[in-house]
Amino acid sequence: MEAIDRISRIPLFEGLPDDQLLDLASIAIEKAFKRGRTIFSEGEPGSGFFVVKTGRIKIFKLSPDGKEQILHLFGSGEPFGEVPVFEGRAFPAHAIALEDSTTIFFPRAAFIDLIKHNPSLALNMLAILSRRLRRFTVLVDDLSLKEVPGRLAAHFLYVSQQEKGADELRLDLPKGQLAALLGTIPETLSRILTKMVKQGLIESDGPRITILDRDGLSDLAEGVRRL
Amino acid sequence: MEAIDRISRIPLFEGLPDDQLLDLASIAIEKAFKRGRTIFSEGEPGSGFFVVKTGRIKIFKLSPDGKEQILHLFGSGEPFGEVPVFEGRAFPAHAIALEDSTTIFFPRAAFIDLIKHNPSLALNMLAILSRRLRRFTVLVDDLSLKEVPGRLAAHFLYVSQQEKGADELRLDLPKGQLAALLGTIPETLSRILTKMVKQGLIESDGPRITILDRDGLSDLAEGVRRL
DNA sequence: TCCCCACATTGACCTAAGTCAACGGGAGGA
DNA sequence: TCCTCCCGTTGACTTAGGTCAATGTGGGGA
Repeated sequence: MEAIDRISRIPLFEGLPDDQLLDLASIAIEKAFKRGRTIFSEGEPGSGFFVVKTGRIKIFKLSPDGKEQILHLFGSGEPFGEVPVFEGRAFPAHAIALEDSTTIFFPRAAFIDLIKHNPSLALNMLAILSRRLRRFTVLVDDLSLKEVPGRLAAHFLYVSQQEKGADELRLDLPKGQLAALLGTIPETLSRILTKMVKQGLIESDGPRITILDRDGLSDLAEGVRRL
Repeated sequence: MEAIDRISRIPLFEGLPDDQLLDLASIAIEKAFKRGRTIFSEGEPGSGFFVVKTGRIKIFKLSPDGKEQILHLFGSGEPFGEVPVFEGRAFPAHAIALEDSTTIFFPRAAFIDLIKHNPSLALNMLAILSRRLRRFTVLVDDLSLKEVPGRLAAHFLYVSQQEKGADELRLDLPKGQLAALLGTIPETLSRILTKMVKQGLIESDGPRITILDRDGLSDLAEGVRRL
C-alpha cells in the first residue's frame, strides 16, 4: 500500500483511480544507481521507461571528441526514457545518475497495456511529452539564436524564478556541468561570469550567485544588450 | 464518405474504426493558406491542431534581430501545432505556409474527447510526439556539437536516404531557407558548398546536388574529417 | 596535518562563422 | 524587349568563443 502511495504522488499518475495505481505498482520495478552510473546509453534498445524517485538524472549527447551537451536534468517524480516506449527504436541519448539515485522502472509492454485502458494516463503522458517539446524549442532557440552570455543570464533568471524570485541563488551543478547545459565550455563560462560581476549584474561566490541587476540580465537574455 | 477516406489515410489516424473516423471527420475543419501566410505565431493561444493536407508548412523560431531557425518542415499527412492541445499554454513557435497549402484543423476540446475514448489514437499521438522528440535531440546535437559543414553533409545524406539512396538529389528549399534549417546564414552555406565541390565531395548545379563521395560526406557528418 | 586532485580561473592564441558590401544573373512584370 | 528585383555568390573584415597551457584553491583521505 505504501507502494501505491508513492506512485500516486508522481504527477504522471495524477488522478488515477486506486485500481489502476495498483496495476502500476504491480509492474513497477525499483532500480538504484550510484552517482556517476550509466542508466542507459544512446543507441541501446529501450525496454521501458523510468521515473526518478530520489536523486538526479542527467540526459545528454556526446560528440565524437567527448564534448557533452546536456538535454535534460530530471529530479524526483519526473519520468525519463519514454521515447523508445512509444516510438520503438533505441534511446536517443545517454542517461547517468548525477547523485546516488533510485528510480522506478516500468516495462514497455505492460505500461502500454495500462495506457490502452486508461485515457487519463495517456493524456498525462501526452502533456508531459508536449512540455518536453516546448522545452526543446527553447533550447534550440538558445543554441542557435542567442549567444552564451544571453543563455547564462536566462538561466539565472530561470533558477531565480524556480526559487520564488529570490535574488540569491545557488547553482546546484558544478560549473563544468553548467557549461555543458548551456552548450559551452568551462573556460568560456568562467570568463562570462567575471564580466557579469565587473558590470555589476551579479555577485558571485563559488556556487552562490546574487542577482544585482535583474533588468540588465533580462536585456542580455533578450539579446538587446551585450556584455 | 470521401472525407473519411481522406482522414483514414493520415498516419496519425491509422487503424481507427470507421465510427471514430466519422467522429473525426465531424469535428474537422478545412483551412487553406496561401504561400507565405502565417498560420500561427509564437505566443498565441492554441485552440486546436492542424494536419497538412496539401502543401508544406514551416515551423520556426525568430531572434529579435530577425534571424530564423527552422524547427520542422511538414508535408502531406503530418500533424503540427499539437503542443498547446495537450499542455495548454501558447504555441512555442511560428508557423507559415511555404507553398499554397490546405490543412485540416481539429479543435482541442473535441479532439481530447475523442482521445479519451480511443486508446489507439492516443498511442498514435504518443508515437508522433516521441518521434519529434527524437528529431529534436538530433537537432540539438547538430547545433551544439557539430560544425556547419558536418550538418550540411548530414543533410545531404539524409535527403539522399529519403530518395532511396539516390546520388542525385534536388534541394526542395531555396538556399537561404536551407541555411535557416541548418542554423546558419546563406553566405556561410554558399562558401561551404563551393568547398565541398572543390574537394570533389559533391557536384552542384543550382538546386541539383550530386553526391560523388559518400564516405567523405559521412566522415564530415561524424566530425572525423574537416573541410 | 599534509597531500593530492578535481575544479576553477586566467592568459595567449586560433579559427569558424558571422557581418557588411559589392556584384552577377535569371525570372517575372510592364 | 527592357527593367527591376531577388537570390545567390564572393571578398574583406570582425568577432565570439573554442583550444591549449599554466596556475590557483579548497575539500577529502591517509
